[in-house]
Amino acid sequence: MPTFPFIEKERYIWEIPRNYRHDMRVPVRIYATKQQLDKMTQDRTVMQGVNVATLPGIQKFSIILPDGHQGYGFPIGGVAAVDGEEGVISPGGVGYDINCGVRVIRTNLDYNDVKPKIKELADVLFKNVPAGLGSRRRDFNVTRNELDKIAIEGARYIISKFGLGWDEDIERIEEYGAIEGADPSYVSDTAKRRGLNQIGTLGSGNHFLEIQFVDKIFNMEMAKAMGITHEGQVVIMVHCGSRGYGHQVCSDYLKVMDRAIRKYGIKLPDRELAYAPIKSPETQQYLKAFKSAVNFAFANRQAISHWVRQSFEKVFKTDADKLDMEIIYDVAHNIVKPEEHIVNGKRKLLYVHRKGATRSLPKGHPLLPKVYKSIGQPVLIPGSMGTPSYILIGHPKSPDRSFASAPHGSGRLLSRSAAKRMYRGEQIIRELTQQGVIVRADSMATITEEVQYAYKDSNEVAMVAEVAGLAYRAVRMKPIAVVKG
DNA sequence: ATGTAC
Repeated sequence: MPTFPFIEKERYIWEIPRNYRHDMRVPVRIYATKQQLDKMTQDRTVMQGVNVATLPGIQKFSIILPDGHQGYGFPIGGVAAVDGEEGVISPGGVGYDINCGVRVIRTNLDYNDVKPKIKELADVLFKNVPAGLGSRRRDFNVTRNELDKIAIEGARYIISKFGLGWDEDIERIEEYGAIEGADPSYVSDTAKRRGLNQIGTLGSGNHFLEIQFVDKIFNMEMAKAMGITHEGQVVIMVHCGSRGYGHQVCSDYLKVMDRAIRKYGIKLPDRELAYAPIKSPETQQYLKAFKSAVNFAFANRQAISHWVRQSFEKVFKTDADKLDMEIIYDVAHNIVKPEEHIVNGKRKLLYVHRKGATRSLPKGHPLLPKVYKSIGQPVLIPGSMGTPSYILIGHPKSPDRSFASAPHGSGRLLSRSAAKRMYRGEQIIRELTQQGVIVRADSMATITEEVQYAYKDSNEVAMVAEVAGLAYRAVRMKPIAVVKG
């Protein structure tokens, strides 16, 4: 393993200077405890951060967040902002699961209301929201035309055309449920075919649907702004992305980028880091297809929310609005988008890659919806499989420290294959049941791959985010029931 | 992450 010349700038803030390697354009900055940092040096995470620092047009530093681990080309838990004119876009800087993200829906139910019905609720949710690799909906397929509308109008179309949700949901979704500039004519037929019956499905891997209760409130003012009033309050967390549609878009355009690097004679430190200039036709086409997948994912989480509300209505024999089932927020974890940031005292248009990272806007930011203007943006961090999840709130220092970004999860500790070797699914489910967590899963293999011990401690990740000035801890939740793919 | 693969 290479050793890196880390400089400790402040508590939990480390830098590798730009002169570490001749091709770096900016330093690498890592927000982590010493222990988290050591782990990142033991695989390719830090080296991938160094590679990202070579991207043409990259601004300030290549960032790795405390949940950082190695990914395709870029680290997961990585942020890279590039100049909006002279920069480059890399599909690897977003990842295969375009707009993988998280949504939290609140309820006015208490732990004690839900506990007696938890098995029924888990069964109904497992039935109403298809989970697993290749999962499809039988009761809800869209036409090609509708799919293209979904690509352009995202969650808004799911509500306006199919009535799957409430009008006020839109305000509580990043990009108001649809990013501008999508053009599905740049999405392949294969991607579309794969997407036709996957709206409203959960998928596999680390994706999940959980019933959680609020286990700790760190900041009551922030909690109240989100409609969280007391410990024990029940919320629902949905973690999923753009399914086969987005996956196909990524693989299609990785091939396009491979050709582009030859065409433009680009030298890469790692082939997986393939990119093309923002102004190139290749990038412009990728962005139009990518945005279609972003909107597909917003639509997917919107549709799932509808079937979640319907499941609660069935079990509690009450309307979802009487249960106060409002969305708290919906955030993207894998995305690249234009944003204005201050660099060297000047306001600049940048494209910010967030790969396994959450936007983290501080209070007063113009992009915030009215409900969160005075508090800051909710940053949703999933735990899963028995471990706590968090809601953080954007910190005033985050624009300067991380282009307004915060962690997205706990970060892997063990590879999928290592976890499979070390654990057995039945044993994991038994342990969780003993802890009071009900599990409904499509596949035992996924349970072992996603075992809680395969992930870093989310408490440490959230703590670092707060101390390093990325996001404040507001609320912590623990699961009561987990639906897995 | 994903119909585990040019």
